[in-house]
Amino acid sequence: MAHSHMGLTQAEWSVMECLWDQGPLTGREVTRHMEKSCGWSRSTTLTLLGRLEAKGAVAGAPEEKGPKVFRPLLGREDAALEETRDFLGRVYQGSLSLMVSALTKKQALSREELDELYELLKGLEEEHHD
Amino acid sequence: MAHSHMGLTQAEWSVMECLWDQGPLTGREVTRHMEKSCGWSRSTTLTLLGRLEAKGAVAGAPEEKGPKVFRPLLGREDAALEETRDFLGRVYQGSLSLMVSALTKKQALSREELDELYELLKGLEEEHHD
DNA sequence: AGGATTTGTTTACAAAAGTAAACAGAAGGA
DNA sequence: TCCTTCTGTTTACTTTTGTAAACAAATCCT
Repeated sequence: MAHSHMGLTQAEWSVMECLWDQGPLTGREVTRHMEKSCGWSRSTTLTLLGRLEAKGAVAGAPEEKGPKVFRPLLGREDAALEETRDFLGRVYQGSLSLMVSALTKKQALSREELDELYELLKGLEEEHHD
Repeated sequence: MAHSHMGLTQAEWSVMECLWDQGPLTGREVTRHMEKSCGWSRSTTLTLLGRLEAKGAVAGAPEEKGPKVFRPLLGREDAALEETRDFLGRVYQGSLSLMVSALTKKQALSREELDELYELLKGLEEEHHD
């Protein structure tokens, strides 16, 4: 895929977030959403959409008769993965287990969160040995 | 503790990293290290140290007879924790298991990494039910 | 058609971050 | 002591991010 490695800024994440879970939207719809959720002005939202378009993270194409519709080109998973790699590398020498053990050491995980994770892992282990 | 919530920038992380694992260092030593590892000029390093001092993330105190010595005030663990909260919130709605499942879905974790994590979790579960 | 509304693009500007030169004071050596 | 070398502080300049006003083109109502 072409759009590897385009770090999204926080503000850009918000916009992507919106596009990711509300599907393709017109500028006005994104604007309305951002206004609600972040108090942004129309201009701000449109600027961000522009920057994302420039990066190739979203595509804005006009429909036949009607305003431009924006849709994400970069998938949430890909974006998340990239961000995650970056984060793990910077903060935990790239090691997920190091991260988890640091969190538990700091009691920064609830019992539920831990159990959930445990179940998840257990599932994966089984799946592996079948 | 006093120094909650001071987001470190990437460049600042590099400097902290150096101080965290090389213990207290003089400006010159940090400079030399940064020069090696990142190609920074003396000025750059010193500027960063200054900013970190301003934030209260490091303390620079002159020894009796001799140059200033810088030591971290903010602990690596605290910094990591904060960064982690921020990251998880932004990218995975705050959910660690969501992160892990996303990673596995993308096969972004090696068998070893997974096993290691599983063992870790298993240990924690047992510890809990004793 | 003519004015009001909506849409899309350009331009602007402040704050944060990255990078470093300049300069001033302390220290060492000849 | 005078000059050179450090050390520490100020100042500066660029890019990136956040935020938005201005302006221009398209559209819609009456």
